[in-house]
Amino acid sequence: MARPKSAEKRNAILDAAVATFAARGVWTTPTVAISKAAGVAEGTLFTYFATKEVLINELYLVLKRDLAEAILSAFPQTADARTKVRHIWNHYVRWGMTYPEKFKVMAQLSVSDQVTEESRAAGAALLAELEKLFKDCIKRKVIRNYPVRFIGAMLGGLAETTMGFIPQAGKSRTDYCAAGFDTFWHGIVLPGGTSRS
Amino acid sequence: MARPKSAEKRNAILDAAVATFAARGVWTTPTVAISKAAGVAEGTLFTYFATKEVLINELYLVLKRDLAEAILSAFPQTADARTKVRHIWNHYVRWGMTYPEKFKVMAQLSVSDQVTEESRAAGAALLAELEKLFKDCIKRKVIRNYPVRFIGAMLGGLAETTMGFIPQAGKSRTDYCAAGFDTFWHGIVLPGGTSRS
Amino acid sequence: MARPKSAEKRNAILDAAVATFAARGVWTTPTVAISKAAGVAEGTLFTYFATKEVLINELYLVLKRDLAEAILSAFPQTADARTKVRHIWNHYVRWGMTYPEKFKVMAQLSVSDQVTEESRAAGAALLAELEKLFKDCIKRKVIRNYPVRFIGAMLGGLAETTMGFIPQAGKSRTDYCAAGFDTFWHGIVLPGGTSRS
Amino acid sequence: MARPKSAEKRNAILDAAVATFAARGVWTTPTVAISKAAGVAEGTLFTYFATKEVLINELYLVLKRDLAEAILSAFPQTADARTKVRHIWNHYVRWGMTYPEKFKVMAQLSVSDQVTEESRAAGAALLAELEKLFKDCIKRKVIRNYPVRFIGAMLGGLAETTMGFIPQAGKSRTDYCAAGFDTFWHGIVLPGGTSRS
DNA sequence: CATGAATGAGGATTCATTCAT
DNA sequence: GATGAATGAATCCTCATTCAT
Repeated sequence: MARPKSAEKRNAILDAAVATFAARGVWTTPTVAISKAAGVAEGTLFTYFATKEVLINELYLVLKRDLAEAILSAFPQTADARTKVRHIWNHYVRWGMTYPEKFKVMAQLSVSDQVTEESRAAGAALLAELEKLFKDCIKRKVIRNYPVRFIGAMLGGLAETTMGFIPQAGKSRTDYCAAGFDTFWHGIVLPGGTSRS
Repeated sequence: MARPKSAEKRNAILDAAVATFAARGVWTTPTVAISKAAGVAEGTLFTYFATKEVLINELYLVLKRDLAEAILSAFPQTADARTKVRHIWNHYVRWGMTYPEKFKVMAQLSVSDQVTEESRAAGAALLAELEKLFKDCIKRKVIRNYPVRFIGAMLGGLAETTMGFIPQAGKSRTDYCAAGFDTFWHGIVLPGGTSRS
Repeated sequence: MARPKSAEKRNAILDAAVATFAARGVWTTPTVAISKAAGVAEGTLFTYFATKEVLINELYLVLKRDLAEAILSAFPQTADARTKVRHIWNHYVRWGMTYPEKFKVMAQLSVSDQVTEESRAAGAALLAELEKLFKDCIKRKVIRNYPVRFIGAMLGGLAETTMGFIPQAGKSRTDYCAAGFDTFWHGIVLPGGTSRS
Repeated sequence: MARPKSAEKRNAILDAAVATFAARGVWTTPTVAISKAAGVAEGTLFTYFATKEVLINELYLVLKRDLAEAILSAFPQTADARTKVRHIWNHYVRWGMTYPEKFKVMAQLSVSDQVTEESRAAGAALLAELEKLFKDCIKRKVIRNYPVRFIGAMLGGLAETTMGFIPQAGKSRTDYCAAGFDTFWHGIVLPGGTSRS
């Protein structure tokens, strides 16, 4: 089968896309900048991704998958609810801080019209585990009874806000990660529930 | 000759920019689409805004100003803290629902590299009033002692998440506006404060 | 109305298209070669012709019109049938010999898939006069009763064949123009008709 | 190693070239479309034909050979002149109607700059037999004394015009094949010759 | 020899901006 | 100042050809 398409090269392109998109903005980065950063020829990019739009959608999913993995890995299945949610939160924030470029690109892609509904749905599906967690919490009256997708979105929104502040944390000595989580947790927890603050 | 004659034309361009940016995406909209939508000639746009980047930054500020006005108008100066914050929240969400195009464009501009730090700072300044409110709440031990800018950002993040859900509210019968606010308020309020839930 | 679109520039582009198409082939000529030859900027070509395909179709019509004019100008309305047909023939051949580039380009466009049926129909309409002539000849029993469009096409085909030989005429001393016409005329004339050979 | 192994594969490529060229136009068909249609790999095409240009020239010759074979097969060596010419004519037209794709491709190749003089000369040589026939006719005063190559070209031109009309024959009930031949024959025959109309 | 991934020059078209009218 | 034609760099993508497997 001649030279098989190399996953390595495909990843190089995706990685390069993250780097260049973060540096120059998703919409102002030409495909040639990506291929150059990936160390492949201009045309090679198109043997792996038919169009720039396809690349963008695939990248969106790759990032979502990366994030989902980060959040759900080492998940403390047996811990109490608050610990579980805190685990999610911590890994979310840590992911954003560890990969600020991925985080920045995700933010741009999230509001982009180029990311199709299909891609968004596929991305959301990756966080089904998270929604299961909230569903369970609701059933056990630990947190308020809101649609789990809404709760997940609020967690995401707050976490992203939080990540935006952490780089400047030095100035104010605030532990933004903890503050953000507390806000979220107090926001959704039911008074008299099993969890401590 | 800082400002050319027709403020009317200038506004037409800004309005057209909102409409076309919302419809086609900020980065995929050519200037000619804006000028056409505004009913002016291609070149005219550039007598009001030296470059596309200038237009984008001005638009960002115009939207921020619009939002600030919406939030702070009819502000209940004498009400209790919770009522005041709720007023902010309600008007924020209402603004987003009333002008979904403005909201969408704001979301894209917020993550854009084209919007300068200067513009962002100027935009933030418009919400100084809001920060004053939170500062006062903190002093009076109504809410937790977090940096006021962080609190404001969390409000913004949650409100935006909320707005994203309202259009689908029909399905779940959830009052997302109330749910979002409650989450925020419980998140920041100090137990034993003056405010009721 | 600012700078109005100049017919002069439009013609320069069409002329340049003929020259470059003839020199390099219709399909192997990049648009930039045309614009350069026309002395206009790359983009200017596209303000006059939306796409290369449009340019090609317009060029086809311009050439057809040019040919029709050449053929029908100074048409001897009162002459006998043979003289009239000979006039057509002579001017057809002369056109091809005077503008070998136009002739060559026409030949390529005629077999091209890019020239739409619409363009072809419009081109054919220009030669309606010619068909009227043949119709009249038929009615007056001067020539054989074939569909006039077929007769016209045969004239065209033979004339083109003839033009292809004229450049080499020096070698054989043959008067190809006369030989071609005689072949055509003997081919269609009815024996015993009014016309001499 | 002038010729690679599989003549079968070589033919598959040539056949595929005819089909795709006819469908999409010689100049707008990429080589990959041909190889795909031929059921071979992209690169394989280039082991049989060094470049696209070579393929085109070889194809030109193959088609000419095919046509020559069609015309000259079953040639009535002992018949009278008119019958012989009619045989040529009939088989020419029949070939074009039987293989419209080949016909269409030939038409495009004939006006192409990519087909070299060498190829054209080689193609013309295949019709030497035809020219011998005309030479003989001239010697025997059956037809007019024009250069035989010119006569052959006129036959070709008229036959091609004729083929263009046959598909629409239904409408006019004209027997274009006969009409075309008659025009040609009357065009070249000498009055008082041995042949009947 | 067959395969199809890799290459990168080239091509049609777009678009922010300038400038003649 | 308003207009919109003119500009040409920049962009996405194609495609003939090469070459590793």
